[in-house]
Amino acid sequence: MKSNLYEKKAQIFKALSNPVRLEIIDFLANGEKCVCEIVEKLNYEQPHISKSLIKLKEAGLIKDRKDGLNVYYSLKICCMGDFFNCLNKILESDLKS
Amino acid sequence: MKSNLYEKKAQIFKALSNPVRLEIIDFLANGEKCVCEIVEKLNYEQPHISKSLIKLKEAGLIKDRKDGLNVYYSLKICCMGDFFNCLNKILESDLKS
DNA sequence: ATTATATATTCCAATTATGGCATATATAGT
DNA sequence: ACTATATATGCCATAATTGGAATATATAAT
Repeated sequence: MKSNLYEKKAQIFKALSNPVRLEIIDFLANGEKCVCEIVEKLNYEQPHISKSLIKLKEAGLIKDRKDGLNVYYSLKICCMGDFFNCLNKILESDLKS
Repeated sequence: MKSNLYEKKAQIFKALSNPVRLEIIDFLANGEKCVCEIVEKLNYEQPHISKSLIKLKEAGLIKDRKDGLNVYYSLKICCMGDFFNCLNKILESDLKS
């Protein structure tokens, strides 16, 4: 169904449409991190970070791995680099115009 | 400011986080269209389309050009193709897993 | 078994998005 | 000037998102 595809795409963009979640993705670009590391790095309550991670995971952007008490999250997307390079181009061209 | 950059990026993603707006972008990929063409193509009220277009424009994703009574909108981003190819990869890998 | 620690879930108030409807504005033609 | 047409704006009810605070769950260590 075509409309479903647009819905699915919209969901991905929605997951990315929040500064905290974008910052998480940026941090995960350095490699797999556990929730506590992300909480420590960003300045938000742990429940908020947890919810953000779950939203990113539901969108298919990150994956998790449990190890003892810790849950490690990492990027699931190979092309995230291109993705964000494009975004930077948009932002640059926006500043010029 | 770093936080501002995340905010700005989030705004772009927010503009893309809606099926109607994604469908508009898809349609504009075929080239410049006036509002009336977009209204005709998609099945939404004209005011809603107008508001969607303005949101996309504010995010810096499309631009407009006035000609008589008509306003023509077109994609402002060169790398939209890569952008959406990446998205499709995400969706495919999501279906597999 | 008890305690400590990491993460997830629930609940909530405040804000923001959605999309329809009515209306306003702007331009073109007569 | 008047009318028609294209687009934008304002208003509104409903729904979704945000992020904090409290609490629950799960695992590890003693």
